[in-house]
Formats: sequence, C-alpha cells, structure tokens
Amino acid sequence: MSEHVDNSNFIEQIIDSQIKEKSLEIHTRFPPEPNGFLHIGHAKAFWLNYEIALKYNGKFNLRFDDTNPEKESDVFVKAIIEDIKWLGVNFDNPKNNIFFASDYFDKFYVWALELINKGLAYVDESSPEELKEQRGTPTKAGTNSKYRNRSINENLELLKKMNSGEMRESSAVLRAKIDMSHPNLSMRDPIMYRIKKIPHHRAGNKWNIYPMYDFAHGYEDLIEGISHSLCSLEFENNRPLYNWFLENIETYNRPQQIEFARLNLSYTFMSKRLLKNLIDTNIVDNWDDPRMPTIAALRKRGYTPHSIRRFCKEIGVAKSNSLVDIEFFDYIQREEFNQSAHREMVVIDPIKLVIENYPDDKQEDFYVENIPGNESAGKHKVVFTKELYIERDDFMEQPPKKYFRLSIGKEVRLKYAYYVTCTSIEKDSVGNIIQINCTYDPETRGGDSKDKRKVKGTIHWLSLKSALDIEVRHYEHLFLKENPADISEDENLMDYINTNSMMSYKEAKANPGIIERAKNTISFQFLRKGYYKYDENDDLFHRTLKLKDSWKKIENPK
RNA sequence: UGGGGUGUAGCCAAGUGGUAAGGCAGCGGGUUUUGAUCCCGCCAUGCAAAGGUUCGAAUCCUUUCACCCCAGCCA
Repeated sequence: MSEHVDNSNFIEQIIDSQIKEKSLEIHTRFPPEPNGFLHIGHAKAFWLNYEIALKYNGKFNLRFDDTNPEKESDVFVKAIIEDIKWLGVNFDNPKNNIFFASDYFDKFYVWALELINKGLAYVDESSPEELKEQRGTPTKAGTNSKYRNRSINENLELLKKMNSGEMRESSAVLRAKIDMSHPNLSMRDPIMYRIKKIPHHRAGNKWNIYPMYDFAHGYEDLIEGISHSLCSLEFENNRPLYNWFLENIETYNRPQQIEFARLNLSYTFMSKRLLKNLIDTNIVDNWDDPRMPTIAALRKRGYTPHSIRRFCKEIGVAKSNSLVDIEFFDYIQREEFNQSAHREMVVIDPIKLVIENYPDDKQEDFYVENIPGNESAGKHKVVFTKELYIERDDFMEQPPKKYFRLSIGKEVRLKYAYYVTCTSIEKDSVGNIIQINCTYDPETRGGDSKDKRKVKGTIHWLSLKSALDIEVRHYEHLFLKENPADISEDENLMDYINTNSMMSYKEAKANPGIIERAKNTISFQFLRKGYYKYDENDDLFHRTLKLKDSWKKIENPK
C-alpha cells in the first residue's frame, strides 16, 4: 500500500505561520447539530479538525450544537458519539472531550444582557413578515425597526418576559444592533434569541428562548478555548458577525474562524433532509441502511475507519467547491482490503456443473490461500467432488469474442483443482440452462498442466455436496445522477433515486465454516466478486464494493 | 444590479517570481491459477480569458468571463 506524501493543507499553513510568531495551544472542535446521523461529508470535517489537533498535539472537542430543540434528539446524540468513537476518537484521553452548547445557555444569557447594556441589542416586536421586509435585499438596503431605539431598561424587561413564557412565539426576538444597510445581509441586525416553547432534549423546560447560531457559535468556541473554528464555505458571510459578537464582549482569547469546502461525492448527496426523506418513504430501511452515505451505513456495509480517514486525507482540503469521484473512495478501500481481506470461493448465483468422467464417490481436498503470497495468513480447505456449483455468468451459450470463461467446447481452470472442458448443457422446459456438463483432465491436478498448455479463464467453484447456503446482498448507487448539484430547483431530487439499489442473493453458496472464519478477518474477498462484510445481526453478507473489473468494459463498450 | 468566495488535465490537488508535484480515472505493454493484485510506459509548451510589468509570470498589476454562497425566528 502506498501511503502518499501528505502536503499540509492551507489551514495547517496558516497555523504554521501563527505558531512561528508566538506559541499557541491548538484546540479544534467538530460541532454537529444532533438532528440526524453523521455522513461521509461530516467525516471530512471531523477528520480535518481532529487531524489538526493530533498534528499540533492539541485538544479536540466533539460539541453538540444543540441550540434548536425543534429537530434535535438524544437518539442522534448517541449515534453521533458512537460514530466518532468508531472513527477513532478515544474519549478516555483527556485531550478529547464531549460538550453541549446547551450547557452554555446561562452564559449566553449573561452575554445577551451585556450587549443590551452596551446598547448593542434590542427586543424587536415586529412580526416575521415585518422583519423580512426590514431586511431589504442584496441590492437594497434594509430599514430600521421602530423598536430599535428602546431604552436599555425596557429591553432588559422585555427579554425577561420573552423567556418567562408570558410572550407567545414569534411575538418578539432579541436582535443585535449593527447596521441595517450593511452590504452583508447577515450584519443587518441579526436575531440573537427567538421564543420557542419547546422542551430541550437536555435543558428540559428551563428556557422559552433559544439562541441563534450566529449569536451562540463564537461564544461556544470561546468557552471551550477553541483556537481555530473550522467550518464550511457557506459560513464565510457569517464570519464578520462571528467576530462582531466576540469583539463586543469582554474577552482576551478570540477563536479564529476559517472556512473550507465541504465534501461532495458523485452519485450521492449529503442533505440530511433528503436522507431522512428516504427513510420516511421506505426507500431505505433506516439511517444505517448500507446504501446510505452515513457513517453508520458505511460501517455496516464494511468500509473501515482507516480507509475513511485515508480518503479524507487524500482528497485534500481547499476552498474550491469540488465533486469527488466515489470511485476514488472505493480505490482507497480496495487498497486496504487487498492486503488484509481473507479470500473465499463463494458462488453468488449458482448453476450446477457436473464432471462426467469424475468418479461418483470420489472426494479430494484443495486449499484456498487466505491471502495470496502471504503464507502466514494460512489456508482453508475446500472439497472437490463430481458435482459442483459455478457462477451462472461463467458460462455462455453464445460467447462474445474474448470471453475467457466456459462455453461448449472451451476449457477453463477450476481454481486450485483441474482443467475442465465443457461438453454439453441441459435445459428445462422453458429453455433455462439448469446444468452444465464437462470432462476434466486428471493430469491437471492442482490447476497446472504438465504440457504447459495455457488456459485463459480461471473460475471459482464449490462442491455441491458440502455447500452452505448464505444470503449475500449487492448494492448500487442510491442516486442516479453523478452530480446532485446539476439538478435544477424545479426538479425533485427524489426523482433521481435508484429504487433498485439493492440485490439480494438468498441462494448463494459458501464453504462450510465461513461464519467461523469471519472472525479472523476484517472483511472477506470473495474471489472475483468483491469485498464482503459478514453481518452477525442479520446473518448475511453485504458486498462493500466490487473488485476492479476490466472485462465489464469489453462487454459493454461505450 | 450589492456583498462574500473560487477557477491548475475527465476527477481531486500541490505550487506563494526561477520555467507545471502527486493520486484517481484512462490508454499501451509485461507478470499472473482472481479479467483482481503487482510491474513498466504514456497522459497540461499549459494554469478561466485578454492585455501589461519582468531577464523570467500559474504566481505581481489591469480588465473581462464562469461558477458557488447570502434576503430562516435553520445550522
């Protein structure tokens, strides 16, 4: 496996130049809102933050940005913690911690009072419609609210009433007093608090007002001592506001916000809303359905934390919007599995092969290398008999050119066993092939001929006598469009969902003992078929990904 | 038509005034008892475009173009 040289990214370069000037304790955080499961896009953001903490021997916080009780729940908190641990964070290490923004609600309130007392915040009783009207547009300046110049005491009094429950939702908000004609819309007197009479998953019924992101986030960073607050590009517009809140309270330390491009992957999308929609419409089973781009799904499907980390590292971090080819992710994962996955001969879609000249009751043992070229990984036994299973698509009645597998009159190698030549086939009443007959060459025992006669194809097989029935599931892209961003606004993303993205093979055949052997390997490579993960809960095998296959391209030339 | 960003190969991406890294994909060849792996070779006279500065420009200046983000009491 080639571990490539890692160039430091632009954020690390910024940090490097800062620590050259003065010593700095590096402290990063990954701040998901617990309103859904983490997906591969979150993994990029997480690893960016965590790698920096590791690189500079700093600290890392997993922080739940739970400032909106409407969509958040404890279920998601638990799932996110599990995912982050699985990705590789050990929270027993004191450098890694878990925090909740909701634990800071008291402090936010104190800072809100401070801003009111400085004449920098006011309670606005305009309606949502009036607020929208006041904001103006990108090209038109906003207008001041008639409540903008209330007295400090009146503001203090009203904020207290907002939180006491005496005021109904949407009847008032607390706003920062900045500049209604600012060219940056996020600076036009943004809302700090809104009334929501909803219990919070941690704070319970204590609050009737909840802080908005822009008001809260910098303070969360400040409280935790974050040095670099890394977020995605769409928050560039919010940075002046992030700084404004920090600059207008008494503090010494100021975290620095730096933005980077979020991850987009071809043939998938990261919108939590859309993912949830797939679950609600039963297109997928749940957040951890193996077709989902969530961390829980990747785990279930068989992707590894090591490969997810390496993928996040290899794609780099920059400020330009990009669409990473999902193929690259699979390439990274294959590179790991090729070194570590134990091989098995498994027939996914079986058809019977009978060796006419092989004795009826004869049985021979052959041995499959667990990892080719790696003696220490050992071998496992397979038995060979007259009646075998092979893969249905390893025979073709009308083979195209360059088809290396079986057809009438053609010779192939049964891996590890013998050369066989197809003599005839048998069909049922409707014309389906139900059996393939062939003869074997006893001189080719072990799969090598004494006369050095070459055979183009080598196929895998299983003895009918000992085959174990297993279920195997194959997956395709959930999404039909390479780039979800290409879909226009008046189209529905759901129209591009691949509703046949899962194929179940319930009569796949495996060698006995495979379930036991699953304990010895992180994942299997089923020869010529791909990498598979055994799922103990459902007693089946998920195909994580296919092997690279140049034959497919010959078969279906563009 | 306002503000904030970004443009280097099919896809990522390095490069920070000294003459275009690397990876993926692709193509050609070799090895191979997995059409896998592995190995070798090819793949930007060119850096969104046009001008300019300079001995020298992807890097500096000017103009233009394209794309992304912002008008939630979401984050």
